[in-house]
Amino acid sequence: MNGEIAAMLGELAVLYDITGVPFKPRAFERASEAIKCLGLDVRDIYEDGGIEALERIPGVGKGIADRIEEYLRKGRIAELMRMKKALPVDILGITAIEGIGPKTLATLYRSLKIRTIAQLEKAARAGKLASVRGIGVRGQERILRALRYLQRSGGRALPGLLWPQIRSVADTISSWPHVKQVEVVGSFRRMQETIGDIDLLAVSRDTDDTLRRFAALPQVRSVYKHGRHNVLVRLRSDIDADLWVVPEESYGAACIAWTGDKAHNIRLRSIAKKKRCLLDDFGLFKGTRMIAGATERDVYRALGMEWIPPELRRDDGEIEAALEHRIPKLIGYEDVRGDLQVQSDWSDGEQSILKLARAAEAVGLEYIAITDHTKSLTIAHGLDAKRLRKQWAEIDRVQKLVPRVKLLKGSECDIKKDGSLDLDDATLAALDVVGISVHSAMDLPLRAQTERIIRAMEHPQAHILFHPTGRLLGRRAPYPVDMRAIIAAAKRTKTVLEVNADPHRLDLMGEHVRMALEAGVRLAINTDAHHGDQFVNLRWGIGQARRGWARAGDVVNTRRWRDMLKLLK
DNA sequence: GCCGTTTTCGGCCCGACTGTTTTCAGTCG
Repeated sequence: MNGEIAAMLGELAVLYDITGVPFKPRAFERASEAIKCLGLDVRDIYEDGGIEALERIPGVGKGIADRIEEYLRKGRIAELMRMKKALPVDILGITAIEGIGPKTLATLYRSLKIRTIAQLEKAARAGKLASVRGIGVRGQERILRALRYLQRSGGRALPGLLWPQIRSVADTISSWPHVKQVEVVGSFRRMQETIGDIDLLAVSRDTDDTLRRFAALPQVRSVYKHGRHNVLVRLRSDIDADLWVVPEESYGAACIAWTGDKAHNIRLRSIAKKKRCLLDDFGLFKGTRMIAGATERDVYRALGMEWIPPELRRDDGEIEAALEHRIPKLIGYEDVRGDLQVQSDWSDGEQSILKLARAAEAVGLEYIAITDHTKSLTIAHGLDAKRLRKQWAEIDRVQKLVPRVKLLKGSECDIKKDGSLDLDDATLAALDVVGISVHSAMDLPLRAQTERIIRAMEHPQAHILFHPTGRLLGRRAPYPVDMRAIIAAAKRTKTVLEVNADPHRLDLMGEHVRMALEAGVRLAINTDAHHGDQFVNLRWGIGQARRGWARAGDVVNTRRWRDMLKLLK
């Protein structure tokens, strides 16, 4: 429901933009973003609290609340239908193409009757866009390039998969002469689930030299733009990378500007303006005098705020918290001591328990739980109680060989369609760590799916709900489930909720993490590793938890293993 | 249309880049 409503408000924003009316587009855009990121379902909010409750959503006032109510009651918004009649096109699809905004969208329809991405592509291939005012031959090429990119990658990449490459580029830049500092900024620094491009920022004593070297990197396939301060390239891995070189005294202000997000920057710049200052990419200025800019901390301090971790920057309460100096100390990237979801080659993992234990030791983990799948998941060669008991003997054997990593006996126990668990109670009771998860019947209706999962959580031996929504980024949507009810059940049954650190999952999502913590529910951050190389993925789960304002104390596996076990029911 | 350390009217971030622009409109982050 939230997705539909956010989409319609987004369409209205574009349509108002075309009419040229000031400020209204931005208001609809803001409301659309707010609803997209909302942890609760708009329909529930409306049914619980009526139109007044809708107006309490940030960015939603009387006008937009009325439109949401209209949609919830009648299934449509008359104003949107009317406006779309005049411009019956795939508004969000076409404006998602890099370089095409509201005005161009309207021009394309009026001059060439282009309604869909497919029609746009056809026209571009036929060379018809070149004659459209404001596009031209080069614009046509740019659009074709953007279309190819969208089709190949869905437009977004997973930061966890790009990390080795991003790090190698950043390390290379920092090794060059003249370069004093390098930072990966943009959505990557904010630990967003997906990123559209890679933004890099550097300080160099020789800008030209640094930019030339960047353009000549072996990872670079083509150079789009070589300007005086930046170079924009397409990497061989099919993602754009943009390097900006800024003066040292502007580094902090540039970091803030390029890290974003947009809404966060807008708030900061308004706050600066209220202090009769100007904040831009180069510094905070009073008249012509720069009063801050070299570091992020300087800029935030000059605005009367404490420094804000990048993961929180989205204008979702962090600015108010920073003004009142009550930003919590978030869980650190080194704070997780153990991993509570690891699959071995006893089910669908790729490595033996011994190899996993050695890999865990190598990355400094204090403990891991071996949590192979159970028998219902035949495709993964899941374990029954008999094989599980054999596995315990193997775990005991390996424990003697790798004494520095505590090996816990666990299971990723299937939740069956009726909410019962895939192992008998006696076996479950003998395990150290029982994770439960859904791998079948993912298309149950919302109510049935929610009840099924809650029934499983009520089992006295069900310690952790693994990957609670089942989504796979870019491949599978979350199954329909009432997260508010799941979170309430987690509190009631003392079930821990997992933040799965697999770059494809990142499940719970940030907003659900925040809801869970507000409800007093504990988290576990696990890699779901099927290979020892994947323990490093903890970083992505920790980033996700930080986006939900998690502190170390909220996460059970920041404890030593004995203390951690005491927190499981 | 939204919102309040300029609080119920009067503001709303800001600069860079691009194209065909001879002074500006559109897009982006």
